[in-house]
Amino acid sequence: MDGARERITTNIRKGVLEYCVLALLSRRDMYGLELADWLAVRGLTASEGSLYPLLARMRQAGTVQTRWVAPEQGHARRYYAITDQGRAHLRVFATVWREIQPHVDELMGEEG
Amino acid sequence: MDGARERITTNIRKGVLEYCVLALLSRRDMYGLELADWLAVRGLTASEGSLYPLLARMRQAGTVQTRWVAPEQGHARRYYAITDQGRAHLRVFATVWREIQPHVDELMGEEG
DNA sequence: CCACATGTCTTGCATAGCAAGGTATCTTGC
DNA sequence: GCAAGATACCTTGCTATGCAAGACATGTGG
Repeated sequence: MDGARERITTNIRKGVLEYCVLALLSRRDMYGLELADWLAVRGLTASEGSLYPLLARMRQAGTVQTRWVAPEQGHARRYYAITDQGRAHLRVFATVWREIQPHVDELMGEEG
Repeated sequence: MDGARERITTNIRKGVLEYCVLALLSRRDMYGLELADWLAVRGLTASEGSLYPLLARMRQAGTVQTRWVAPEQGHARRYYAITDQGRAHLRVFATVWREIQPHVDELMGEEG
């Protein structure tokens, strides 16, 4: 067996990871590892190695903004919040997703 | 407005195009432009510039095989057919898709 | 004070869509 | 015949992005 399954999963994630992050942040602010864990459990990302560079890009693009929070116990954390621009991008993604996903679903529906 | 929508669409396609092709070929053999038209109409690809290199890779990977067909009228066409290996990859994709797609759907369901 | 967990981030690589451009062959109209 | 356009195939070069691996810093517990 080659790494076919990993390659497949990786490529699907390329299209959706950024907008899953935006959707999560539209519910509530979260910090890096918290996002990483939530996403990893659901198979939406593999490690922080993809998430932190993505978050940095998003911050630069202006779809998220951040603040440091120092809890009374434990490590200082950088919390991420979605911006208005981020919400706009998320709406565009949701539209595109609803256009493409049914076609893929239909094609895969005949499988298995 | 930047090219946000195009970037989003392009990245979703990166994950699914190859397996939409396999799913189509599991129905019947098709030739290059025929595949390109079918996929373009449904927003699954933008031009032959992505399809032909993909088909070449797939041929090399052994998930499809090809034969030339010269019709009585018109151009000679290279027809693509799915192989057993292609069918196996398609099944793996369908499984992964069914794992990931519901999570994305749920996250996007709250959008607009 | 040493080991481990928790947090953030970087480096370098491999992959794949696509715009643009190229070539050849077949049909149609004059 | 011959020019123009449709049909069919393919290539080059660019860019974007997930990720393995690793680095670093700080807090916690024995």
